[in-house]
Amino acid sequence: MASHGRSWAEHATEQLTEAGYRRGGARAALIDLLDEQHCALSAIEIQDALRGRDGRAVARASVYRILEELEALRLVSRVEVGQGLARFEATRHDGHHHHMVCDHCGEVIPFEDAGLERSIRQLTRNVSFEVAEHEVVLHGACADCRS
Amino acid sequence: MASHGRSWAEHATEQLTEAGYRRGGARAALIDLLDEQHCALSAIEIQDALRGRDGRAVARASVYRILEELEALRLVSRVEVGQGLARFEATRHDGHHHHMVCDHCGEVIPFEDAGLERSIRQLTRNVSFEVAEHEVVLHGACADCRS
DNA sequence: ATCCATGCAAAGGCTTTGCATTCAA
DNA sequence: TTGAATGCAAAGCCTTTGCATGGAT
Repeated sequence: MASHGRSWAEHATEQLTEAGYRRGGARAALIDLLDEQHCALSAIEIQDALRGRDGRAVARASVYRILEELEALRLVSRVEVGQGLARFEATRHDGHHHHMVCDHCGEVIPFEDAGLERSIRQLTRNVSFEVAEHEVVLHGACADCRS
Repeated sequence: MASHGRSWAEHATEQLTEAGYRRGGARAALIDLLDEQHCALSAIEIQDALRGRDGRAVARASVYRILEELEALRLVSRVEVGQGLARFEATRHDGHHHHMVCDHCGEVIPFEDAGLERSIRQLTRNVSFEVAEHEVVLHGACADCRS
């Protein structure tokens, strides 16, 4: 997922430094993990992934605290797809996407659509509300479950 | 909110009967309450509203159970706007809308946009996913908080 | 040496579950 | 009379908070 020139992880680390945060092993590991993902993970999935990765066990509270910091800097986006838990993913300028949630198996599938973005951008200009972020969630049945 | 001919409440009650449910005071009160709303309420707001309304105290568990039944019959839509709680509203064909959430004061404001609906309807046809419902949430600052 | 970053455990808040009671059919 | 609808209380789960420890500067 790290691509051209500066990866999201590098960018995030830089932003954190500028914002006055010190370095930390847990945060660095979490950032690297998010940088490799192509879709949103829940806090628990993040904790499990980090434990399985390099044995770096990160406390649950730390996961939430770090995600909170990253979200405040707009480096991470919180995705609410229901199911009673929050998901998080790296905020990228390219590859901006939304999510489809299978109400049967719970799978979360990313998708992008230019027309949709256009509509949102346009309506955003006509509301007495300062829109900072938007989120679209499609509920239904995935290809596997509908058959 | 009850309008032309059959109100949502009447429709919902009928559907429940057809589905084999018996009548119940708590459910009837909850349905009447939802029928009067113009935007989504949380379970706790529903419970409080019912208590303040006609003294009809409905147990928290019953609120969730009834909402679950109504959602299963697609009579109620669950709205996830973050903040760690779910909101519910009557599913209506007219007046279909989405929500803007003020991240400062927490207010939830409904809005509708034909262009947006069109985009969603269209993209819905091009995915290998059976879309049953969609939800759009705009995050940002409301008119009061941005000033 | 300072003070943030992190871990651990306890507390919180929303939601669900189990069981007894009430009420519709 | 039978079984669903409801209330109450306890349990569950995700998330947040408090405090002590470890680590970066």
